Amino acid sequence: MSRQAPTLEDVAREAGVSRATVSRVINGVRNVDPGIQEVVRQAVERTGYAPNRAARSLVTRRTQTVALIVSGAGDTSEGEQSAFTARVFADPFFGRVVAGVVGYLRPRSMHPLLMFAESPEARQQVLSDLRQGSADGALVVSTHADDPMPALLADAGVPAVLFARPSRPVPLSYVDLAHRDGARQAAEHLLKRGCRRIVTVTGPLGVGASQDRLAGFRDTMARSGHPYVPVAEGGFTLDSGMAAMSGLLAEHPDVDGVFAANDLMAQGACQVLRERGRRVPDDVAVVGFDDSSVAATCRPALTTVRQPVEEMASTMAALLDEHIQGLRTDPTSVIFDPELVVRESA
Amino acid sequence: MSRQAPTLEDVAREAGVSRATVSRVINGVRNVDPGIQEVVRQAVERTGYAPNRAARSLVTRRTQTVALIVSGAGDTSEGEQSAFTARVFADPFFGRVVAGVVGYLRPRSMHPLLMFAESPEARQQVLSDLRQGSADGALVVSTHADDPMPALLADAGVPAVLFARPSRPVPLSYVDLAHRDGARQAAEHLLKRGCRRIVTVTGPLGVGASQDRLAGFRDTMARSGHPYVPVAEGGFTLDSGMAAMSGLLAEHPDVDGVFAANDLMAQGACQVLRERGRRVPDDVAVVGFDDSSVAATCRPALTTVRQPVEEMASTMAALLDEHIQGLRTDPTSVIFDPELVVRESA
DNA sequence: CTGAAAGCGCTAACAG
DNA sequence: CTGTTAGCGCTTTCAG
Repeated sequence: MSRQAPTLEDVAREAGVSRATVSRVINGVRNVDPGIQEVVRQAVERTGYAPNRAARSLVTRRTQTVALIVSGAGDTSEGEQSAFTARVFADPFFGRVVAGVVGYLRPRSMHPLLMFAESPEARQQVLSDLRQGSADGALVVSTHADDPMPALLADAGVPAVLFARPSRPVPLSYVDLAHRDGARQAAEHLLKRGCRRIVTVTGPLGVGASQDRLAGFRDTMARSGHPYVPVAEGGFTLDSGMAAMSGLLAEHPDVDGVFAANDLMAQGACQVLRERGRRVPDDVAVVGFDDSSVAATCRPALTTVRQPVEEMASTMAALLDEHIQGLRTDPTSVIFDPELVVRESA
Repeated sequence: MSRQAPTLEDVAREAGVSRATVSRVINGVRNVDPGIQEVVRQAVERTGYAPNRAARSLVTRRTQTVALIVSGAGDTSEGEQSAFTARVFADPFFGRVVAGVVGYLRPRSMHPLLMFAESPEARQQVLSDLRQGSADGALVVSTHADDPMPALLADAGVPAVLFARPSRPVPLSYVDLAHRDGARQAAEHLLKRGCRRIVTVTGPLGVGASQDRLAGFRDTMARSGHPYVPVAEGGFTLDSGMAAMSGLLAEHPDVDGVFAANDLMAQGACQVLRERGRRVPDDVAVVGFDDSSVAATCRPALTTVRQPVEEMASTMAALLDEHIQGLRTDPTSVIFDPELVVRESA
């Protein structure tokens, strides 16, 4: 980045061949004499050549970059970007998404470009950036069920894949989890354990996953003769889990089982229960959701429903790649199966 | 992204002017007749033109993108990228960094390109990507004091700015906090409160900030006649904070003050203390560090030393921008002042 | 199997 | 104030 970077021309001169040949060697195109290939490789080495991305992009029409869009609902006012960002990252879930995405992209020397779409202005920005060719496609993680971003992307013809099914049909591929099935497993585990006075702490009900987990849980409970399940809504945070549990405990002091819609809230519930003199799992069994990193490390270790976030995220990236390359044209969906992980809390 | 995107040529034809003129209007260069300006603007509107980023980059030699490098020590084995990523994002600190960075970049229509440098291979990848011109410069957040990435970047001549002073001198600008001073404030607050049996939970001692906070705390304590302060090392996580506090409590049951090197650990300490029947702050006062989002929301609300992470991060981005634009050539450093925020825990 | 030549879409002198 | 003219560095036909 200091002195003038060597170009293909320089390497070609050094190797005594044409630019085209050097280009072929670098891009691994066959039909190049092995001897010349070696000569070129050495010339590249000597000159310290690195292909210029912009020039390459200009002709290939590909940036080797995908946008990772973190998208909120339409009502966040401008200027709250900072708070929005902080909130998103506070959830261990997002880190796992990034890990999965990078796991797929990196071996292919692609990178995620971070974008936030928490307001109408921000969404237009994102759209405009994408149409300028800042990225070859977009991976969208929405924090709300009624996020307008997916539809905007679809209308703009930008290749995009979503994490989680959009609330309204949008012609885009997505990956998701069988949330209801996961909630069913949690309910069955609690029931099998002998719990009879079961309550649940849901995630924010504006999120599809929260709704599905609650629905799946209620269904299973109802089928087992428990038509009524006390519910408290949380916000997927530790504190909200504590608050929700406090409320439930006040109204139902005899509770003996809790299903929390994510691990952070389950952890919060455990803490409140212990503060109020309940032993977990002896007096009250607690089941979480996600199997995030805290689940295994907190005390007591959380029994939870595993969501393979990393795998889902890397699949999301793989799908996008297929769309970008034109290998896949019609939207598809890949639904992952949750799995109960039994530890100490239930 | 579906049909052929319109080019400058198309807009020029539509407006009945030359490409150059359109370019001038779009880039806001003066010396263009207001009337023509309007005509061009309309032509842009009609054609739905969006400048091609690759083409522009090729000539301006600028991508409007900066790499946000999360960098670990040299010993992480390949394949652990996923765990590394998850760990990094689990810390609320990182979200604040991103928020600050984006806060600076977005108004300038720039974006952060996420890169991880947790192994030697990954570092070479990052370096190679940067030399290809994937980004105009790099913002580096290291998880360890002896991170080799800064030096590699400096050697490669890549414009870069660091978050936190590197352990060995590297000719790069950086932003940092006066950690020792923050720790001093924490110590003074505890002492002023009347605490006499004070312990501290440090961050991982491989991190410069942890070392500085510990040193500053010890210094102040020593000057106040407390030559010995029991120490337990934590890992900046809630669990590690709980574990550290448990250990300290076992050996020093009469503790009446705790300084934890970040809020997460302070929160963990509070929980352990309450579980063991200590009231916070009545029996034991607890001071955290960072003033991250949990500090205000957890119970009891944490008295803590505020680190203005967002501001530091956006300053870091601003410095990088100056370096990229050539407005600044020599490395500089900006040190921020911490500030004690008194809430409930101490 | 290799080279010559034609752009990709844009900016930036340089004339006028 | 506007148009003409060169490229930026690379890939990719198309000849040979």
